[in-house]
Amino acid sequence: MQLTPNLPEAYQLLQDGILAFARAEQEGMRIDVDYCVKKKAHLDKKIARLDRKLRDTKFYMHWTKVYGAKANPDSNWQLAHLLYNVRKITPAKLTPSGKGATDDEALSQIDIPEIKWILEMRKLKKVRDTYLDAFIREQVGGYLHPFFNLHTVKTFRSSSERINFQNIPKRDKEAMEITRKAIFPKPGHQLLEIDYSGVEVRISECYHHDPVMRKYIEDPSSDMHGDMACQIFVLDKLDKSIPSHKMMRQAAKNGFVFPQFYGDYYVNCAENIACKWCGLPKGKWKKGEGIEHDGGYISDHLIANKLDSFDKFTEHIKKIEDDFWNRRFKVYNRWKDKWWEGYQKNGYVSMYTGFRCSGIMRRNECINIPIQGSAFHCLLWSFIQVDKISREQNWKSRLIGQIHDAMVLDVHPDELDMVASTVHRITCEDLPKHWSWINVPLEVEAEVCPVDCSWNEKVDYHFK
DNA sequence: GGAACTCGCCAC
DNA sequence: AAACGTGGCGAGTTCC
Repeated sequence: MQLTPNLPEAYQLLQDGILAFARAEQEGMRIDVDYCVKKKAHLDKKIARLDRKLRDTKFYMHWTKVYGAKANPDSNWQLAHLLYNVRKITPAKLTPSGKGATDDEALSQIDIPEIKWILEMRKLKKVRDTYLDAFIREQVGGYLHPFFNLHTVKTFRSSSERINFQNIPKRDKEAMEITRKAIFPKPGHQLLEIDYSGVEVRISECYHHDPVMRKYIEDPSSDMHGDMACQIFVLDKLDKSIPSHKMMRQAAKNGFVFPQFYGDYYVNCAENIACKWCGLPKGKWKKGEGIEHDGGYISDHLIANKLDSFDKFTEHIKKIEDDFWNRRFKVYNRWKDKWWEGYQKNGYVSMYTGFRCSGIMRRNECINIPIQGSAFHCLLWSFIQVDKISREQNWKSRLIGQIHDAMVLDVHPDELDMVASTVHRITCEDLPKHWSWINVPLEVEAEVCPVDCSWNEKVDYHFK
């Protein structure tokens, strides 16, 4: 079961990778410092307004009565004490150390207007302090030079710091706009981002060789997340033009399929899907609850299909989990058991890319490490080749960053199509030739910003 | 006054 | 049998 580690090859990959990353770091990315300063001042005002509004309430008067001059709306410790000890509210969830949680999920369930303002302030402060502040602090002559590390992660993925280029907001529209409007290409250039689609899922197939997974990867008319959405929400077929169906597919993907691949189990998945994605409560369900669906509500649909309570839904997800691993992906499931056995016997796991990981691991870790690592190494190898060619051929375009399965380039407009097709060839053709263990097709998607426009202006790029 | 910790939150 | 994988970073708090 175990692969043979190839440490010289692994070493060489890191060695070449570090040098390619160093060149991207040196290149840097342009940043609009004036914009950051202005936007920061704007956020300061917004936050100050919320802060004044909060301090002017009975809720906060009470806070100062308890804490005096030390009262601080940023202190979650104080907030937890006030809510869960003084006011005796039952916390909706606990932190890992067993105290009442004060995160977004827990606080959203408390019906006090001041709490909503605190959450709003948190969001604005996150953008201001973690991103805009860091952009201003770390820039040199209007350029950011984020570092990309290859020595910090136990799966042999990369990390990034000063600034962390790998966690700039993308899901929250407002946060995305504010932060990405600061990042620009060099004058006259444009930003191009090319990412591998579903690369971890594809690379996982190289380890477990599950035929059903293989079909999902190879057959463009198949849709794993859509199939799971139908099973979870008891639908005959998915119609992507219906908004609630689109949400259901998202819920299946992010609330079931991915968590299951990372080693989560049905209890968490059921709660996630029912409460977070559908807006349904924990107990018995009534008609007219949760998000809208089919002219009515999601609870109407689920009740009509005999799922009339959270507990019944959890049992339903349990059956789906059982079906997922023991019927649909049974070969993958057997591989997980064998892989875990192999680790327990040998004390290490190896990757196709030559790396050996040893040390104490939990089951999920030991299974996820080789997949996460070698999926990243696909990007790393491609990054190294693109860097090499860009220098050999004297491109005006350069690599400037990387986000696990995506590379970001600063491109001269005259070279856009040439660069994109070169990257396409390297990522999808050269790589599988270089590593013969890649027995699945690889695909990339690209997005490009207009000339002199910020990273917020990305539009789909179609390969010529 | 700094190190180490917890908590929360951003990304893949 | 066990129960979500990998990071960085800011603010608050605690410890020395």
